[in-house]
Amino acid sequence: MSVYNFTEIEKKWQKFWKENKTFKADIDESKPKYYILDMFPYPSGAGLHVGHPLGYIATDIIGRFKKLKGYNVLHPMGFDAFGLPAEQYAIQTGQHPAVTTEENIARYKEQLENIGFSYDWDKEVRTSDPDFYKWTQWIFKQLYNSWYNKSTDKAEAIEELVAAFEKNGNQEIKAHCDEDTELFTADDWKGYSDAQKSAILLKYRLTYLADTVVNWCPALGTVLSNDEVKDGFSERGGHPVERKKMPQWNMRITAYADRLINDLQDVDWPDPIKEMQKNWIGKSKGAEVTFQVENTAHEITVFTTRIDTIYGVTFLVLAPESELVEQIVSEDQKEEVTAYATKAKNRSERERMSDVKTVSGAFTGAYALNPYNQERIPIWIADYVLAGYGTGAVMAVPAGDQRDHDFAKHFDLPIQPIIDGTEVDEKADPTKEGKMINSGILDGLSPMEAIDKACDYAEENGFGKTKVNFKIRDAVFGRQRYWGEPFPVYFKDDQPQLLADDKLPLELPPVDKFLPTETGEPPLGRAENWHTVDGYPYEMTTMPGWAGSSWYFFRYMDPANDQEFASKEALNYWQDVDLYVGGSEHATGHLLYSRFWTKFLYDRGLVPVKEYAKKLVNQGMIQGRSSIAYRINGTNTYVSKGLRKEHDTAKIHVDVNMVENDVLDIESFKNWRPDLKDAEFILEDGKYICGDEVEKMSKRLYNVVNPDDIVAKYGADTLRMYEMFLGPLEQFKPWNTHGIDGVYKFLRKFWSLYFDGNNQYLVSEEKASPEELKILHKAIQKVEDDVDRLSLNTSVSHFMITVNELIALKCHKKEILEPLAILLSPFAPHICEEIWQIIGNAESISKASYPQFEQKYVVEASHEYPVSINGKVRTKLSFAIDEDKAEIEKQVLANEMVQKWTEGKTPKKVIIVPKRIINLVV
RNA sequence: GCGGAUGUGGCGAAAUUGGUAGACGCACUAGACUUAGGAUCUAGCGCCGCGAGGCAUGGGGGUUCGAGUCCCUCCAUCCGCACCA
Repeated sequence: MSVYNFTEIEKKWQKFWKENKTFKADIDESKPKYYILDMFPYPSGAGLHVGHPLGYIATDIIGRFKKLKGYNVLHPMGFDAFGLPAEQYAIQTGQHPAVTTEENIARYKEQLENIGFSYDWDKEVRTSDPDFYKWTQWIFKQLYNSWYNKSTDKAEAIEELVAAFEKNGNQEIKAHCDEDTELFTADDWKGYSDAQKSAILLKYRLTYLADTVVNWCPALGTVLSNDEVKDGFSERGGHPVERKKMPQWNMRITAYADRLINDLQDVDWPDPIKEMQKNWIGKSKGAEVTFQVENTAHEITVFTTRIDTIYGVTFLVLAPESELVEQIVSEDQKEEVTAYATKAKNRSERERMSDVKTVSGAFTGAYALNPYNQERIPIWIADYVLAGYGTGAVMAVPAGDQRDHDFAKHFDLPIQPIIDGTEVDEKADPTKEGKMINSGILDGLSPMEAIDKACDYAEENGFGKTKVNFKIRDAVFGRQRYWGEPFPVYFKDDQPQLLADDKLPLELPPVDKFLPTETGEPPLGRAENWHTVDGYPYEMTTMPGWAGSSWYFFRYMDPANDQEFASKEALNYWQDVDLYVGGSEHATGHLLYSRFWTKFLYDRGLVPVKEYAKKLVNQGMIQGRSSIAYRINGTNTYVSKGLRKEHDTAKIHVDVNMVENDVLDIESFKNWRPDLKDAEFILEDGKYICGDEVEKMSKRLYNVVNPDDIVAKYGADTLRMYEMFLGPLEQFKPWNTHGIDGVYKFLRKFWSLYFDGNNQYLVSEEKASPEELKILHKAIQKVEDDVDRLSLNTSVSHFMITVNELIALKCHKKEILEPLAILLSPFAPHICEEIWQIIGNAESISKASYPQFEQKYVVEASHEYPVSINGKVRTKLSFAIDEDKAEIEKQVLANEMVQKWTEGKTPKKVIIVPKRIINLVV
């Protein structure tokens, strides 16, 4: 076996690529562009694990392929460097997050370089770099200075709105703005104070301050996500958490709801992602109906998609946090209602959502009148109604909605059947089938007809209207944290003011601690000079993690530019991402926000595209495969997997690096921790066999596999090919090193086509045989096809088949092996570069041109058709390529074999599926 | 509860439009070569059965000459979530 010294080869070529800037991607109008992008990583302290490079390797292969095919490829990498873990670490250690982030990035880069990616590192971006976040702040300013004009259906400059106000007030303006915006005339506007004007404009701006309900933890002095709240207490520390309204920066993403749905048809994204985004935006057509509260001036407006069921309403339900509750509650119910509301307010939305089994609520003692029939219906509060959705009030129809039904059953409220022939005592009937009964003016109609009639009736009588409702809410954009982009905002007379462009970037100030202040202000409240020169206070919250990631793909086009976020020239050349690879967990987060920002930038003429990524592929996560040892309870004795059933054991995670093929290295285990020094073992067949569990790859579970170790042992080319060989890119799969030998063996075999056991060059100039050419061209065709479909695992398999076939033929001919090296180079670039050079080529293989396959070597002169008799395939027959069905049928029936199988009977039916099969039914 | 996905040998998997299920690789078995290697080569390898043959793509049903693939239904696992009226 020949010597394939991967370490030496890989070092050499990585150095070559770096020094020669082989993958520099600059504007080149003579070539078509191809922009391929990975979701950039958050540089965590744990370093890169083998799961991270999966998508990166796939994009690297595609990128190198495109380069061979003559495209100008932009394949950049950067870091999503703001985030909570660095801040938590800073809180614990006092180390500035910038320092730890810097160290982590250095480590990530080193690890990435080991794998031989074709990145243009000159294009690197980091969201936490002031040169980068200067532009995040700048885009924030543009959002602030924009409003959404519904008449033109796009974002426009706020100055235009002000001009319109001065001319005509806001009467004629159709804008996406706060619901409570009042009408005013031009004269009104001119009479307002600056602060009043400022407050009104805030209701129109695409980013604005609004009171938002958050999970506030007074003890930690911070806002928690739903995740971090368990039963009304913080997950860390167990401190009480309350739902509290705080002024927060929001993004008016709702203005774009329709366009975000509609434009999905223009992008080649996976259907599940499109589906998730559509559901998240949640457009629904329905009606708003206003109920009068009995004996008061109060009204309750509800939104419903099933206005046809209006006569089945037997109670109304308000969200417990609704302001109306206090105003309508009767004296004798006050205590109960307040107690319930307090309890409900302190549950996170997530908890309220998952807890469907417990029916809870309280009667307010008040009644409303159904505007259709003046029926008196009780008003309840319940935590299954959310304040943030729709109007925060629901009309309950137990006959038509299961949740309302459960509620009615539990509190013994009436259930009024409204569709003929349905049985609603036990279960609601949510279908829209049948004829309406007990429904006044709607009787006898189908539900669909009833919806129209009920809407018309409500509109005529002024107590309701049709309405399109969206589930999506404006996105909260502020965080009470340190390690994020500061807002370019200060406050004058309590009204936000923007910092001038020449003051950007507004850099994060030093602070003594990364915790909130004693008075509950965010960490930036600790900064000494966190005021403008005039003494006005700066905004103290920072932007969320998704701020930088919402536009970073444009920055890669021109990352060093300090005049613009990217030059017009670069934006026009690179346009958009041709292929974006990343996890589906970002479906309703990053992937939606970045579409929103792109549309905004497009509206304001700042980018030339409406969508930033033509095609998206979701790579599956590589999970960890944890190794488990079984400790017998109460002892320090560990029992092998096969024998564990005989004992009462506890599962202990052991470091996967001490385990090979499930066999535990007992010595390393004993030295792992002091308490294991005296561990005893019950073995099977003299070995300790570990169990395994598929879990997230994480430091905590000791199942992290570092790609560096794999590279050291097998080489980067093997790692790259093995990660692809592991299975389809989109699939979730556990990391398992078991099969890597097969890929390693393949690369050694590949090497042995070119060199003998003493590394003597074997390749000859001899002319290739048709058989050899066929093998090569089949491989070119197959690999090209697979790469197009991103089915990289099957192309690796095909390389293996190809090499095996060439070895069987003892083929060492340049005519075959040179194109083969080009073909393989995107997958295993180092080994192919080396071969390419030894074959006698001066430049990098990335400058080679991609071999074309020739049809004549691949396609057969005739097709072989399997012939089946009564569904069972019995034989194969060859026919000419020219497929005349009648001709084929004649030939089939005349065939000796067929006659034998059908025992001479004439088939009742002959089915010919072109290119597939001929089926006879006897 | 809602939304999304997945389910094929001992294992990772393949099967591109419905057409001979299990390519390729791992593991395993047997053999060859061997101044023993975690090397290389050759053969075997879904399950049951001596065999002919039968059974097999999570379970059940359906469409079809023909289903891993399409439809219905149930089960299991994973991911996301803002109970979406």
